[in-house]
Amino acid sequence: MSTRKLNALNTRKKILNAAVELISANKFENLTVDDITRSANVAKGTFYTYFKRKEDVVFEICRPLFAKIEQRMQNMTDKGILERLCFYFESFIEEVERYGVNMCRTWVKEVIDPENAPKNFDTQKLEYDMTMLRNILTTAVENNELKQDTPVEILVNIIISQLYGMMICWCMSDTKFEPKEWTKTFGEYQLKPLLAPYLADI
Amino acid sequence: MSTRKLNALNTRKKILNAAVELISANKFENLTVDDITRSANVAKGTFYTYFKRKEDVVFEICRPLFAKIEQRMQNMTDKGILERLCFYFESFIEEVERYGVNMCRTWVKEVIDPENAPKNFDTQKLEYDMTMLRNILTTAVENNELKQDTPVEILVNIIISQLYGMMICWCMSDTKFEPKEWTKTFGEYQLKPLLAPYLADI
Amino acid sequence: MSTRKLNALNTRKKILNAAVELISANKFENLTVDDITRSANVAKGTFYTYFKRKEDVVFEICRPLFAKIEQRMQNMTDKGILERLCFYFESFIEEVERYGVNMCRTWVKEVIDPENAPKNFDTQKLEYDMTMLRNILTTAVENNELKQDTPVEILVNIIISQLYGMMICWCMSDTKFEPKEWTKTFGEYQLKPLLAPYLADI
Amino acid sequence: MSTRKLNALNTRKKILNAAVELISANKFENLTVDDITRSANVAKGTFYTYFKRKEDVVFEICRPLFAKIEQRMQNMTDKGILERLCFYFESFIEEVERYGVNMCRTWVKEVIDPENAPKNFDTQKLEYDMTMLRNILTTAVENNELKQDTPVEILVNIIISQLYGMMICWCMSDTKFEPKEWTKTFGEYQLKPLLAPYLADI
DNA sequence: GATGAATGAGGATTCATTCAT
DNA sequence: CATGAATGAATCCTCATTCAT
Repeated sequence: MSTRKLNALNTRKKILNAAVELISANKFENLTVDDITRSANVAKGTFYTYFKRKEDVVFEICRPLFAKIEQRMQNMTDKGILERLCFYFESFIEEVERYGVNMCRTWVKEVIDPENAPKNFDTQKLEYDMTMLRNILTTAVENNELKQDTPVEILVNIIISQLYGMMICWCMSDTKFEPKEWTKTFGEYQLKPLLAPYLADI
Repeated sequence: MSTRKLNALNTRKKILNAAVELISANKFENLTVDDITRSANVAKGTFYTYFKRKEDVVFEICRPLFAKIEQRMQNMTDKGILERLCFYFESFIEEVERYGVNMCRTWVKEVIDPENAPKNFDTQKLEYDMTMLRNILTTAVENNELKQDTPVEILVNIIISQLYGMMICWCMSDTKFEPKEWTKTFGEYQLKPLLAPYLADI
Repeated sequence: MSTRKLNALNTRKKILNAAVELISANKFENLTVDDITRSANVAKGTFYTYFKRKEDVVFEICRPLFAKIEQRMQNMTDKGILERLCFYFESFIEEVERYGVNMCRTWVKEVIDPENAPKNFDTQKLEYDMTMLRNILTTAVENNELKQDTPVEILVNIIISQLYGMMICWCMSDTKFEPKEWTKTFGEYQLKPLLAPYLADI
Repeated sequence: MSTRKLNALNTRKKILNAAVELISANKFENLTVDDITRSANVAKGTFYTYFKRKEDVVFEICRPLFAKIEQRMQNMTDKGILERLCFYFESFIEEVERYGVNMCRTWVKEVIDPENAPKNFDTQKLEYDMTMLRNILTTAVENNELKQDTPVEILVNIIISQLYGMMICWCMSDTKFEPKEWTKTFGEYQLKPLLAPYLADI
């Protein structure tokens, strides 16, 4: 890779890092491009060399984070359905917590804005996550881990809203609600009884 | 009540109604005080006779809505715990849906902003809702509807994040995710297995 | 006087007192009619029963204060010119200090604004004060206390700018510059040498 | 210096010039940022590229003006104390008059506002000017131009309030009180008798 | 690619003042 | 006289984005 290309990549990373730092630290409502570039030690205009709109930076920060979850799921093909779902849940929460509650808030704010939709694919995150869950469950049905009459769509709905619900509860409280603690009980109290009727008898 | 007082009340209502209409109709990000007052047919300054900050209007719209749920719960004391929880869930969703998805988005945006916290009590909504749920469950334990070893706190967490999760899924999709439809299956598929282990034997 | 008239006078006084208190306490830039009426426990509109413009209140507060100086001078006709001038100076400063430095600041701000001129006579305060000083000196010349060739106009200028200058220095510092302390040395160090050449030989 | 930097400097100057012009011309109370930028032919936001707050522009206008006085004093080291003080006084008044009475009013308004204090050093102008005067007098004492027992602090107070007093008298009258005329007599009638007792015998 | 000066739309909020009750 | 709801002008300042260098 050329030096120029490498420099460019580095500049991009500096901006992204600065944004992460600022958002994590404290800025929720009023993070400006100026804040970011000043903190990244680059000129204001440089931001627009790498990002079309100010908002995109949040998605760029979160993209690799979500990609990691998918990757991790690859290594779980040999595990049981319950374990796989728990792992998905835990991975998700772990990644969401990585950058702190303010990043989560910022992301939520972007993601619920329908105006953002046409401009970037992340607003289809919900659908994407649902598809992922659906795949896990469908595969389990096909493998006869779950019964043929498993109400996949309904279970997807339940699990996905549980997942997103925890994020919101976290955003709304940031002290009372500890997602990490939460997930520990999820499998036992929520997932097990939910799937119990559909687990194939062995 | 004097005519003046009545007029004042009416003006306030006009502003609130205009805001509801505008938010419901389309405005998510960029609803301005100007829009509201123009639509309400009052002077711009009049807005500030009734509301301290632009943001307060959302909370004022939602306050009676949330109050209604509490009221409704009073009439359910003779019903079983499962029924009561379902009813709470349905009431909640029904009220949230009343003003449409954009109101829900606006509310979420306010409620996740920690800066809003000190200024109004609605940001403790989460805690308030959890307390309500906790009461319902605790009463059931005391009534021996639920076993003594029911993990109340965990169930509260599960149910509350389910509730809020549905709101977010709705905000993120507004076509795919129909909360009303959703709630119909909630009792059967989610709540029943969740509580099953703790229902007292009769 | 009728009860009504008395009540009215009382209301007026309440407003004036509230304004004095607020200005003295802290408000310099942003004292509003609302602040005043709320503090005076009357309705906002009541303010305008007694004062045409918000600004007038400062002048109304200061008017009696300045009137007192004139009155006091009446009792000094038997004193020598140096003593009379010192007394004038001291009275002036004493009154100016009565309501504190913020009142002084407020008054200065009004008084240097030429837009205020046509609306009220206090902006001719400078001319009025100069006339007063001129009278004191002219009388002294007529009495042969001062020589016939005393440059009255020049002395008036010197003394009046000294007087106003101290007010400004006070406004600009409010800790370093203590007008009261100041006046003690005024007679000895400033006034005596200034008049010395013109004092009639006896 | 790069063309860009030069352009920027020019833009700043355009804004400053426009402000001077508008203030000098007529605006006292209601000069807006809009007025300034429109008159300077730049966008409104450009103002804030160069000045943090609207108020700062007055101080920026006056800064070089006050700096000049200090510079000029350097060339007076060989003159006598009376002459030096007269020169200081005249320079001061000359600079103050340069931009007209409305600039002086605007400056006074800023300078007496204690809220402005923390934000910029000009509000310590009084102290700064007093230090300057004190230096002039102290040097004279050290040079044996003035007697050892000269009450320096008192003289500083007298002279500085004279100086500022003239500014206020000017602001309050703008026709009656001509600072320039005034200063001509200052040395003869005010300063000479004031210092006379302390001039060292030669 | 990087810069940073210039843009200007955009929106919240304040408050003196009026006037019908 | 007292009230206080209604007014709406008045203005500040922010900030994402562009573009010439």
